[in-house]
Amino acid sequence: MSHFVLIDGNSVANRAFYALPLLSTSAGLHTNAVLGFTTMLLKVLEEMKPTHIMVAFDAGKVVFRHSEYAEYKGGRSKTPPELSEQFPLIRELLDAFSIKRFELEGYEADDIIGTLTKQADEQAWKTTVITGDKDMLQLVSEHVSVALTRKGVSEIELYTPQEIHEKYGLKPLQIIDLKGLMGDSSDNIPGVPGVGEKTALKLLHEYGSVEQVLENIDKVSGKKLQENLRENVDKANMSKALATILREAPVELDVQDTGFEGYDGVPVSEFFKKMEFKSLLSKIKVAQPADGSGQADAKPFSFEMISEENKVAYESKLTSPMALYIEMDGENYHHAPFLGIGLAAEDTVMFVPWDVAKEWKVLCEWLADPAKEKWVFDGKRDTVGIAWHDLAIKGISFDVYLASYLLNATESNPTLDSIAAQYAQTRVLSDEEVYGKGAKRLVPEMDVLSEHVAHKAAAIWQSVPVLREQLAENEMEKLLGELEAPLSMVLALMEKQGVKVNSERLVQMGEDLDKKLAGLTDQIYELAGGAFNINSPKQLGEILFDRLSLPVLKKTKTGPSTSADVLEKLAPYHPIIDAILTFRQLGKLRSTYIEGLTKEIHTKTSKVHTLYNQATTATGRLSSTDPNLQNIPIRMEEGRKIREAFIPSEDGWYMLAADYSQIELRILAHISQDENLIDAFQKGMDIHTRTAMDVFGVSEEEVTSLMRRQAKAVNFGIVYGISDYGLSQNLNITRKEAGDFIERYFDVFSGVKRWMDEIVQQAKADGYVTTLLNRRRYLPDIRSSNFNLRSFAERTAMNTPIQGTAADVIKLAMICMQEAIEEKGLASRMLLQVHDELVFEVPENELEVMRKLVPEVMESALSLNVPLKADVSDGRTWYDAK
DNA sequence: GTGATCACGCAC
DNA sequence: GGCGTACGTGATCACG
Repeated sequence: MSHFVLIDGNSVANRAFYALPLLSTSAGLHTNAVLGFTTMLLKVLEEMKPTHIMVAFDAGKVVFRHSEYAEYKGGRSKTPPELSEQFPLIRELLDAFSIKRFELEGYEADDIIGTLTKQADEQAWKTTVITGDKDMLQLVSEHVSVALTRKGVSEIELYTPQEIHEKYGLKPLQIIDLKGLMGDSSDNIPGVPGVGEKTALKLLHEYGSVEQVLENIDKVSGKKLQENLRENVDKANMSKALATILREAPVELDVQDTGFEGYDGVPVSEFFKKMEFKSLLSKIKVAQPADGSGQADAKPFSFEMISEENKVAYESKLTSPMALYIEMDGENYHHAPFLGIGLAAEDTVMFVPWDVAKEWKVLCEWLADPAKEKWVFDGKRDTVGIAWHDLAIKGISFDVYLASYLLNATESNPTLDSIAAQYAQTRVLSDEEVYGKGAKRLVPEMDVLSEHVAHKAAAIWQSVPVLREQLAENEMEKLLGELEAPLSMVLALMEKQGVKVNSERLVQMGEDLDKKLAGLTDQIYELAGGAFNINSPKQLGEILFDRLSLPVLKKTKTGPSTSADVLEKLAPYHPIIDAILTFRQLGKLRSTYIEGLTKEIHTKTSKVHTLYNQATTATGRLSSTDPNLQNIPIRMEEGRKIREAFIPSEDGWYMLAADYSQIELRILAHISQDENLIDAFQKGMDIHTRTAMDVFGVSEEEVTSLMRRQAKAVNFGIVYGISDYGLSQNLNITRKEAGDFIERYFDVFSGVKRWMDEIVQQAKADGYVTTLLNRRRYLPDIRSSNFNLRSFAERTAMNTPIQGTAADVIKLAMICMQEAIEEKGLASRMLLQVHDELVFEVPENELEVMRKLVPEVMESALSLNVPLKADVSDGRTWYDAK
């Protein structure tokens, strides 16, 4: 039987481009859209076994719809050059596969496909359209299916009339009416204001078409909705016209000419070599039979449901390695109830409900056996979660969560459904699809739940080999195996251990704050001449700028700014300002740190158990949530007092804190090789004073405190990727003055300047930058023609190697530190990491050892050409460890 | 009521 | 038009 496949070339290329990191060949040729397109194509050839295939592209500038609606496509940003340059490569790809491609001056790919499917339909050909554009669903008919690419391009979702009916309750042609009512911002189709998908579907279920809806406006429920429809009759009609795909384009192509009988492996592998698609090369068969005889279709998904009764029969299936996924009800694994366990290997997929799992001795022993290799998604979550059930997991040998983060750190917090879509054949539903979200979240019935979890385990199993291959290509195996993976187990211990909080102390501080805030509130109302919500920037703005007529110094999108830096400048004008600043400061302490922290104290342990996120930041730093223990106040004394509430969990113990001194500037000295900066650190000088001496050309004694403060700001700016504007804001000086400072800095530290220029050039060539340990960050905007986007990417190119390497270093130190504690049999425990600081709780008899050991380990974590320095201190509370 | 977004402020 | 990386809170607004 014949099967005609039509591919919407522009749509698929676009999807691929935005879904994949901006890969490039060693020659600097961008290839991510080509790679995505190829992956999709191979999948289609294998799964659909087309006898006829064709790819349609947009052509020419004048799209016939323009004459009807001038703004059509106005909302679309111009195709980035990084993508445009890949279209010729995609054409080359299709030629290598001997696949026909087609374009028609003045017409979009949609219209060509619309016309061809009509022809195919008339001849009753089985036809499938591949696209990322939902509009195309209108082409679906008895003979024509539409396959939509999902998140990325590796997954496709097939729509027949049945599926459209199930999903929308509509006939395929009504998709046009749907768009007519709800519009489509990506195509700049306006639709009717206030009508989204929900409303549009409701109206269509009732009336059937845009025309019918408009004829029956009076019967429509909802006053506002009626009004919107009445006022936008023209818009609705025009939107419908815009969404309608032309099916009568002057296409001169005989479907019979698109015959496909498999591809020749030789030109294809030539092309792959040119593109440096190493992992795809192995998949190419030299002769590919078109009918797919002998090659069975992918097996339908199935899994075993384990119960009390049948579990014994599956004991032998607990093999090594095996994929493991623990399903929990909720994000916070310190509290989340367990629902069940999914397990998968080559020919087994199982789901074990938690009630069964926890009583299944053989499974629990398998989990705790370090010799049984487990492949997981977020092993820290599994490890900590199961520890709360007094069980253990050992032998985690691959974590797809961490691997996926390393491959693309910009897509923060990878989810298993997106990993599966990128690296596996099994489709995994997002948790939101299964559970619903927000208030409507609900644990589904067992049949839905078990299948979902089974899919997760299967997807982990399938992803591991692909991820391993890609890590190897990027030379990141060590970064994962020797840094991130071991670190995740150290973090697991720290999170489970938790930090003891003195809640009485917090309550007492809260009461003090309440009193002070009440007094300030009265004072502010008095000065303002009436009560208002001081916490509302809007209301505050009205008081300050309308009623009190203070000058507006800065504006936000929504009105005059009331931020602290503005208020400080307004302070001389009116006594209310100081009161507001104090109110803000104390209010922040009360809401975020007293109340916020108190909410997070675990009832069983009286401790806070934070969640360290190891896959969130673009630079490689950790982040901390629930509570965030990485932004506890320290700069202002009132806030710093919060730290008094963080205490050791054992009587008589101490808190010990150690922080790296100037780690980022030391790293800059190392990677830039700037002689002056290296000299400063080797002599052990105060770096800001030294900077002031060099920039202002004075001796050490002549450096005033203002000079040092300014030099310090310049150093910060250097680390963050400097701009004259940013520095001027920070120092409250003019842009010109800031520019002069920077120029003088670069005169003295010319090695830094050289490195900054080089790293930007390198980023432009590669499309990414790396840290010392080969962590990678892609910078898709580095060659953008938009000045802002490009400047931002350039600053990022300068900042990420510095900040990211600092993150690498402290992560190494943490692993070494935990090893040292275990090796020496110390009772001390690592509790917190705050980017350049580690906090421990230490029994009195280990104080001396730890005071020496911690800085030693931190300073020797990585050897640079300047020394690393760590300062240590201790006390009864975190506050006292200063 | 719920959810998303904004302004603001805290840390390194 | 703008210095890097995070997260949490309260206000506000759109939505149902």
